Amino acid sequence: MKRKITLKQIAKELDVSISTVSKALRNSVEISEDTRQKVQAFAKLYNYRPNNIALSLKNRKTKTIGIIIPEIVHYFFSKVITGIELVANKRGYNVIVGLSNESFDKEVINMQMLANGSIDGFILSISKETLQQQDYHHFLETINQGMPIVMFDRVVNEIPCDKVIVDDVKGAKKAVEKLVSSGCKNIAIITTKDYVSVGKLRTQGYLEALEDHKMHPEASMILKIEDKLLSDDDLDKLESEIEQLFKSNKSIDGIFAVNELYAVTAIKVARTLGLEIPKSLQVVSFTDGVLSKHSTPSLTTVSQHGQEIGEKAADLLINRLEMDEDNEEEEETFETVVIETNLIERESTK
Amino acid sequence: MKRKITLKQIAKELDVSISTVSKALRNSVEISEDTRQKVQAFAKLYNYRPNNIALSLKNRKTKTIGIIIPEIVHYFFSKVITGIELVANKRGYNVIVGLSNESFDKEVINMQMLANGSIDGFILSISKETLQQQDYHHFLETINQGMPIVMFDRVVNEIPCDKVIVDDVKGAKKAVEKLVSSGCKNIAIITTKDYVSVGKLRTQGYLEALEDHKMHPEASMILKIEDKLLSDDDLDKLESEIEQLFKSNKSIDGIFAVNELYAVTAIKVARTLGLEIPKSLQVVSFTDGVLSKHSTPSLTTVSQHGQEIGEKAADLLINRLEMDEDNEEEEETFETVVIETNLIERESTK
DNA sequence: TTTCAACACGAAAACGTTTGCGTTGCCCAA
DNA sequence: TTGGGCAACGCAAACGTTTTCGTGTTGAAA
Repeated sequence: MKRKITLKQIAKELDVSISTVSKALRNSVEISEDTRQKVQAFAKLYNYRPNNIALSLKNRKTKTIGIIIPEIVHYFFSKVITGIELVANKRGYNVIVGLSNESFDKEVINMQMLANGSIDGFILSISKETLQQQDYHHFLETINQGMPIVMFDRVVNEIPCDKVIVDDVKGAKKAVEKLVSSGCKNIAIITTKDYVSVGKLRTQGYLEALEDHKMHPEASMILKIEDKLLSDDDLDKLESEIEQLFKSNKSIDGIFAVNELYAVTAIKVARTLGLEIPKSLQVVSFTDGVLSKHSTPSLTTVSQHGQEIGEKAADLLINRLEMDEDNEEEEETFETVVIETNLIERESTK
Repeated sequence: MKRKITLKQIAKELDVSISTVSKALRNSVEISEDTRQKVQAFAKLYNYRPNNIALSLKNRKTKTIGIIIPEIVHYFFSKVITGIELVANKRGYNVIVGLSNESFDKEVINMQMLANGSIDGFILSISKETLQQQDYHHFLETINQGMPIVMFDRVVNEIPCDKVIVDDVKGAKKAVEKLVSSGCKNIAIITTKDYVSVGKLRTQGYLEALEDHKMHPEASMILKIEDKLLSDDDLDKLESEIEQLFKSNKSIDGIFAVNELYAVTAIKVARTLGLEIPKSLQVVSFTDGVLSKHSTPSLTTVSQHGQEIGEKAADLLINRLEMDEDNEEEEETFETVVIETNLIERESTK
């Protein structure tokens, strides 16, 4: 077992100084053609690669970006990571991930673990607990220490950073309008409690769409789910709440669900109640994930383009990291990029 | 914007030496109670945290582990990551991920990016292309450089490292036996080409189970899919191949699919051909993912316990990392841990 | 023969830590 | 008065790089 070789060892073997080796490898003109050849050959033979940690220390930048997301077993988030990793790698960066598990404490801990030099900047989506507590000091502190953050999907305005979001309101309107134009007269929504920013916005889009069409939203048609992490118990609860929704509103002929799981669960429940999809009930969901594509019937959904969001977020972050080098102190101005959603029509609507 | 504070700055402010500060913070007895208090107060005030990179360089260990997986938008792999991250964090490690995208080149590049000091060890699952080419030099080289690897799920025997796998043969047998005991007489398998190690093993389990029950496997009942990354075109191809399978074997009453997607696609195709699930066709799949749980009918599946695999892999790796410290040169002996699968019965079987 | 540039290379600092050891200053015993 | 010992602290090396600034040697011009 040969340990990784260092400049020092090469220098010793070849009886030159460390600096000579370093320069030779970087093709400095200071070094004679002869020694350059010799050093490079030797380095190649022993498969020399500069130690990343040493470089990070010297350059005061690690070329890695930290991702903090609530969970990873989740189509949208993993798509985003794919996008981040794609452009990060292309631009010479690595990606280190931390999971908050929707917990405030884990979010804070994770950020502290990474903010001590391990990374150059963050890309993150806020945990539900943090959104609920509205405690954002950890974000503000890391920004204050000169470490840029890019937020995506679940964002809050009061934090000075770049953001990448989808237009949830508009996307929800598209969904509801599809239902309207397909003949639905009584459209219900299955959404989350309001502290989840995207849930709130999608609810808002639902309401706006209804009003645009002179349809009056009724409180009883709005089902707000308290969704923590989905355990099996929660699933049962979800089903019974949805069943309640159908039973107390017999006239429902359209459902807008803010995520796939709510949609397939609604379909499942509806079927046990004798409703046919899409004949007597049409369904549109948010997030074009694996369930939408492959369940039966396949779901008409609003696609969020998670990968694109990730790519954009990474580009924004890296741009800012590499801009800082040049003009350190131009006044900072932050960008909020909106990724367009689009409706993908499948079998759950007419 | 205040940059992160360092020992040097604290030392300067307090007019002591760097070493005094360092020792004071670590509660060394060399330092008087007085200065200790003073330094610690100051450090707390300015929220001092030791720079991770500097520590990594000094200690020659980074306390981060590298994960290389084929893709992340994948229930099983993301479950594994969850498990890894869980125990890694608990034991003070970070996790940095690279995606090979099932490509040999990206796998190699990614490993090189990380093997230069950024991490202490790898946890990985081999890409399909690598399995196909059977070129494992990059694994052997990093192991030779003293960097331990733990492989999971897709492994090859010839590499000296710890491994965490499920018993694919046994799991497949469980699946097929369930079909047999539920009355299936003609069981087909939808699997991958043989170079995918887990596909091959599951096929083997299928064959063994049939033989155990004196049922004679026919070549026409074995559909081996060439599965690259799933694009929409591939999905069409998959459907038509499955349709072909049904049409040329009218007697099929049971399907064992080596992954969820094959299973739901088979069900979809079967339905268009007028088959009822589970009445006239029963289906069992591998991987207990989101499709199995939430599609209709829900799928009877063999659960792989991805999170457990991840947890075990992380424990193995960290154990080895921290063992190395003590007894550097005991002869190395590697472990292969088998995580038990279990069959989860749902609606797609009787 | 002297001088000076070009050439080829080495020394050392710096990035931020930790730690073994040397160095003070002081007190007390001999 | 001397010396020993202890308490409290600083120096410097080390981790592996890169880079600035010397420094020595050569050859050629004056």
